[in-house]
Parts: sequence; structure tokens; C-alpha cells
Amino acid sequence: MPELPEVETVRRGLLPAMEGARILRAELRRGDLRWPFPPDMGARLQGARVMQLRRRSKYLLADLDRGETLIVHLGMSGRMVISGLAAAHVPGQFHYDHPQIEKHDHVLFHMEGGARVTFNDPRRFGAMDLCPTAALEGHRLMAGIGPEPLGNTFDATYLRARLQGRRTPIKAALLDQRIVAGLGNIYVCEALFRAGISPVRAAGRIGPARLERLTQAIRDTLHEAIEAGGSSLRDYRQANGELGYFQHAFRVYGREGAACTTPGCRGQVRRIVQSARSSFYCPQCQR
DNA sequence: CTCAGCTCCTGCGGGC
DNA sequence: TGCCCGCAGGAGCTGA
Repeated sequence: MPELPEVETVRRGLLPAMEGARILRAELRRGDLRWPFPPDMGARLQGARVMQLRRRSKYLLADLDRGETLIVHLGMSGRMVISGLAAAHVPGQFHYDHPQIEKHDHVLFHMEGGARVTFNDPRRFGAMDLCPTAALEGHRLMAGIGPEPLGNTFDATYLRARLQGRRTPIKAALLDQRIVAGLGNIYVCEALFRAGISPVRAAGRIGPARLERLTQAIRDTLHEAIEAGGSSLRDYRQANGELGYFQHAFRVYGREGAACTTPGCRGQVRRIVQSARSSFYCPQCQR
């Protein structure tokens, strides 16, 4: 499910329940996700205050007092579901209503203030770990991750240097988190479409002007998706990171056989498989 | 170093 | 209706 815009949307949705609040209790309903939790994770979280909730790439980072940071990855199917927060804002409602535990509810954060944040992940490709905040950049999951695409170190010059001489398809290169952080299958397809670049083109054989267009397309796509996700957040109780309204704005992803949306283009969206994953593109206007 | 392919896990939708 | 198959938004690991 979640690429950078979805994780950012989840982060913003979680802020009212988590940032500044203490974790009264972290209820671990199993001992692992993709990897085992630290054996004492529950104890290390209990009573800790979330000083700041950040995002790096597709990771949520909760900086705790005590000098540790909780690292959360949502994998393919992870969600963070808030409940109980509304009660504090509804006059006359004096008790917190939490839904029943559901299948795949793996970790429950019982927050100070009455909210509950439930981590649900059917496929369990997600992950959680604790790391000293000062050592975060060296954590095995963080080390080597490339620049944030919405940050100011990501530009055509950077991309050109990183892609130079690479014969791998640009699609695969953009999915490589070491080159640029946070992109996944959907937004790579969408950005390549907007930039008019074929997903099969060798990464090192894209000229500077087209790389400029590509970096701008990546930024635009992500910004618009975050914007759309944000607008679906008005009801924060449903701030679960599901694809927001932006999915209706996909131009190629999941639209195999549909007419290309480029004005004047007679092309049809095609689906091909690259490194075992679907790529959607218009063969007419993506070169 | 680079790169393709496999792998973890569950759920869903389409075809028969 | 039920079964089987392919596919799914991630990314670490292996081996060529």
C-alpha cells in the first residue's frame, strides 16, 4: 500500500493522537512482523513520550523522550488506525469507544489522552524496531537510503551522477531506495508518464533536460498525492493510510488498455512486467 | 559492483 | 457456489 505520500498522510493523521502524548502501554499481540521485535520493546515503549513524529522515506519515526526512536514501516499492507480520539472533542461524550480487535491487529498503542493507535498488517511485510535516536542514520534499515525526493538535495544533477553508466531500466533505478527515497511502483509509473520517459529506457541514457523534467515530475506527482491524501484526512478517525482521492487521478497505473490522457495522443496504456512487477505506460508518448 | 529473480505473507477478484 | 490462479502499493537476500 504505502509509498511516500501515503506514509506522509498517515504521519499527519497520527499527529493529534501521538505527538506530545505518552504511550501508556504498547500492546504487542505477536512478537514479530517481518523481523522479531526487540525482546524488551514493550517495556521500552511503556510510558515513553512521543516528542516528534517524523518521516524518512517510507519509514515513520517516533522520537521518544529517553533518547530512543521507534521505527515503523508499513510494508505492503500495513495501516495505522486511530480510535478514541474523537471522544475528547465531542461534548457530552465521556467514554472512549474503541472498535473490537480485528484479525491482523498486531500492535496497539494505548495513548495518553484516550486515543488508541492500532497497527494492522495482514501480510506482515511491515517492521518495527527501536534505535537510539543519535544512531538512527546508521541503523541497518536507514543506512544507505537516498535523498528525499521533496528535499533540496534531489535534483537533475544528482540524478545524473547516480544514473551515469547504469544500464538498468529507469523504472528499476527509481524503485531503488538508495538512489531516491520513498518511491514505489505507483508513483514511479506516474512520474515516468508525466516526464514522457519509457520505463524500459536505460537509466544512464537519459539526457540532462529529460532528467530535469523527471525530477520535476516526481516532485509534482508526490506533492499532488500528498495534497489529495491530506484532503481525505478530515475525518482523522479514518486516517489509516488507504489510498486517498489521488487514486482517481492515476494516469497510467492500473489503467491497462485505457486511452492515453495526453491531449492529442492516440496511444493506449500498456502493462509490461519488469523485475516481476507491473509497469504501466503509454508507448506513444513515453520514449 | 550490478542486476535479475526469489522470497516472506495474506487476501482479493476473475475465470471456470 | 466453490475452487484455483494470478496478482498486489516493499524490499532484503542470493547467486550469477
